[in-house]
Amino acid sequence: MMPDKIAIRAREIDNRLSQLYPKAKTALLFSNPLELLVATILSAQCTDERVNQVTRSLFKKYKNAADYAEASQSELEADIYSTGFFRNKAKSIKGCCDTIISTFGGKMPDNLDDMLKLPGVGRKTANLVLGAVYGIPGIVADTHFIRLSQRLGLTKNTDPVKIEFDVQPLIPQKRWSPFSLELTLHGRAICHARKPKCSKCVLLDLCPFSAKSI
DNA sequence: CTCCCGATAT
DNA sequence: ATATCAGGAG
Repeated sequence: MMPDKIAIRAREIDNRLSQLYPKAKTALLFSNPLELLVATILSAQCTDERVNQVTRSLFKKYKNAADYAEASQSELEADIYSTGFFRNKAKSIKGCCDTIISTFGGKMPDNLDDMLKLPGVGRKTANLVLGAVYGIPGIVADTHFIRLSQRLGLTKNTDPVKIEFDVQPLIPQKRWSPFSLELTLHGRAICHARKPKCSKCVLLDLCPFSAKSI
């Protein structure tokens, strides 16, 4: 398929999904940039619902970077236990807060390069936080985005960074963040990893994958 | 590539 | 029993 055809299809996909999920916003609950960073770290291989359940009490206990930095590793592990990967996540959160304090003077980094210096923060987490808090455009290549962009024929790559760069030229920069969330929401609601509901999908006629799965 | 890892759906 | 959930590091 010609690249320009893909771009036209990508725009149509964005148009339809933006109608289906109007004013889509992240389901993660937060009231400041640090809280969103923590919630996003916790969301790895875990549902947003469970993350919110954990952060509701977590954010009452830990108000700033120093609170996490000064907490013991084992106590923080216990506080986030049910999100899974609790040792890695506790270490990442504490490491982020250490770096925020020592390297960034207690302020949250507000650009991609600085955000990626935080331990446990990769491009997916960084782009999500930057987009939601600072309005900085970025493709959030999470597990849903990767699966749907592959099924929809927007990329043939499997590497998240390559997928990010494959999709960028297909969508206006202003739409990168909303488009990412649309694919994620559609992945949760319809285009499941295991048993996609192709018959209920508004993208049916645009999707190469649907032809094979019906 | 493997490992980290609990909760839930199938 | 097994796959999957807004991943990242070694």
